Amino acid sequence: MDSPTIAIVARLVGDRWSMLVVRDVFRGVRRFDELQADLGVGRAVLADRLRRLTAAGVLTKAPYGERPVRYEYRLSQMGVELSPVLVALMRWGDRWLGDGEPTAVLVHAPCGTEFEQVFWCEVCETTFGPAAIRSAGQAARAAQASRTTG
Amino acid sequence: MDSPTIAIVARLVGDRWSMLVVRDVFRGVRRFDELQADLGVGRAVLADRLRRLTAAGVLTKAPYGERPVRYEYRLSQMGVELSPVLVALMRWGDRWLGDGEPTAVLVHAPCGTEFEQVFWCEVCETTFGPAAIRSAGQAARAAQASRTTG
DNA sequence: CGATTGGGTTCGGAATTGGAACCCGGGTCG
DNA sequence: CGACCCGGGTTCCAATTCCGAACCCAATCG
Repeated sequence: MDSPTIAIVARLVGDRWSMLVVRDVFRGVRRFDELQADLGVGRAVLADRLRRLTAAGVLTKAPYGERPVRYEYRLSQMGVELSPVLVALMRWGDRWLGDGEPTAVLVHAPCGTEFEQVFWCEVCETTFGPAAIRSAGQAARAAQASRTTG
Repeated sequence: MDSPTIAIVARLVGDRWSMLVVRDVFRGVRRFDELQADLGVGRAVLADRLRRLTAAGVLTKAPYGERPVRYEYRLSQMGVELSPVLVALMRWGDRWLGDGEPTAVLVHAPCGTEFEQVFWCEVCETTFGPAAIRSAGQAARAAQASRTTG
């Protein structure tokens, strides 16, 4: 095993709800009840996920309102940087499992147009897709030839 | 939930193992026992995940060997296109949960250099990060609030 | 005062997980 | 020809985790 990292990730977001919670917060759904209603998850599970994601540093719990102090959840920097994962997941889902309408329309803030998610090679100054990826470790290995079904 | 898409995705990848299985296959670990040893997952669970991923069309089961017909799992086109998700997940994990050494070094096949995963705006002809993302819905969120709940 | 809202906790049953053992069709060794 | 491995699973069980429903609490509204 190269590193436990992705396994930790799997532990963190590898359950039915964590990713959805993060996505919702990303979309602006920040309050417990909103989340609960939107996701349809049990309150106990939601509370647990929020706790875990907060403890892990993905979310932050911020008070809002005065007298009855209420809390809302926001993405930390760490959480914001999960967005490539979310975007990739949404795109993939829309492409392969979609019912036609996309899950969410995301745009480039400055200009308001939809954007793409790509791999970018600085040396070649070009964008490219999954097909042009190679694992550096695999390089020597003759194969790589039949990474796809072929 | 705006569309069932992401929920299906969550079902598919929202568990501890599916993603890891896909990652391993992506890395070239294709055989049942290899996967089992590498992941440390229970055989029953692994068998189930492979079955599900295959049924979902992410993996394909290909025979290899002659006399004792054995099978190996490969990524279908659909599976290959999950790579942005995997890459994003690895990058994020390496950055935020990493123990220093990256999970895997991925390079741009034609030139062999490491690449980045970015968002690309065709209009602006620029790459950008998570901070510049906006949900198209967010701006008009109040207006569409009733639509999304209904 | 009683109802309502936000934000949870508790509880018991259902589903998943993980580990170990077992099965099965082919080899291969001796 | 029998004993023993190997890949690729399945079965069984205990332990964990999940989930829905019900309950709790503090504050605010009417």
